[in-house]
Amino acid sequence: MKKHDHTKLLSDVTGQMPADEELAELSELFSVFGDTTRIKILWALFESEMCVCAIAELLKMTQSAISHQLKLLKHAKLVGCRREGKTVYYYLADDHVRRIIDQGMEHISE
Amino acid sequence: MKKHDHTKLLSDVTGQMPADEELAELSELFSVFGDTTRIKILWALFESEMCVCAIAELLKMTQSAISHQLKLLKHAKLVGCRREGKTVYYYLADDHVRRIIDQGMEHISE
DNA sequence: CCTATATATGAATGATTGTTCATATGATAA
DNA sequence: TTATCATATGAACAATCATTCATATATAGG
Repeated sequence: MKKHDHTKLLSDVTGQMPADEELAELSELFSVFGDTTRIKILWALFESEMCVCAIAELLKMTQSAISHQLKLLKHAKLVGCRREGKTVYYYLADDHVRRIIDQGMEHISE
Repeated sequence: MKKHDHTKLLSDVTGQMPADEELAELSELFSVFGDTTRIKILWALFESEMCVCAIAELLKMTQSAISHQLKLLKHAKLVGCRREGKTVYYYLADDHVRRIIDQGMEHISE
């Protein structure tokens, strides 16, 4: 008996797929959401902008750990920051963050 | 000079945060989207349900690798499957998958 | 029964990643 | 300047994870 064939299906699907580079960017973005610490940071920023040491205190984690994660979040353009004297305040970059997290919450609460 | 104080802010924010368990579930969900192979599989299933070997052929990866990833996707309830003789067809579980990926795409294309 | 095809799975491995620790930079006040 | 607070960063380590390989299960046909 012949092997399973799906050349027709494959050519259809291939045409619809974005470039590898774009898909890699997309999965990298979701990776940033894929960590409890970062999710907590984002959720905290829903309420208001916060300085690094406040976030560290809130999550009961070291300032260093938070700083490293904020760097990732900033690189992914999910947060922005502004300096005021010694302290640096971080805030949500835009509404996509809320919407993405909302959709995620909808999925797990079923 | 005194140390920076933010007890007021912290109590406000703490009240709004979901339970740790829920946030862990959420980050686990996004972790599943945080891999190029799995994103490609989901995107392929946008078009139509597909059997394991068709997906493997499409992504030019081994059947084993795809099968392992499908297991993760199924566990996260992002895909479902049905058996028809020897072949098993996988399909998107619901519309949240599309919406989450759409929001992600919107964010990176700016 | 035996063979072939399709899929699943456990163990091993190499790569990635989150946190810690030590330290560096930046900013303010005395 | 010196001291202190706030933040950033590089290196190291432990833990997690995606793929491969070998093998097991499942279904169909002869």
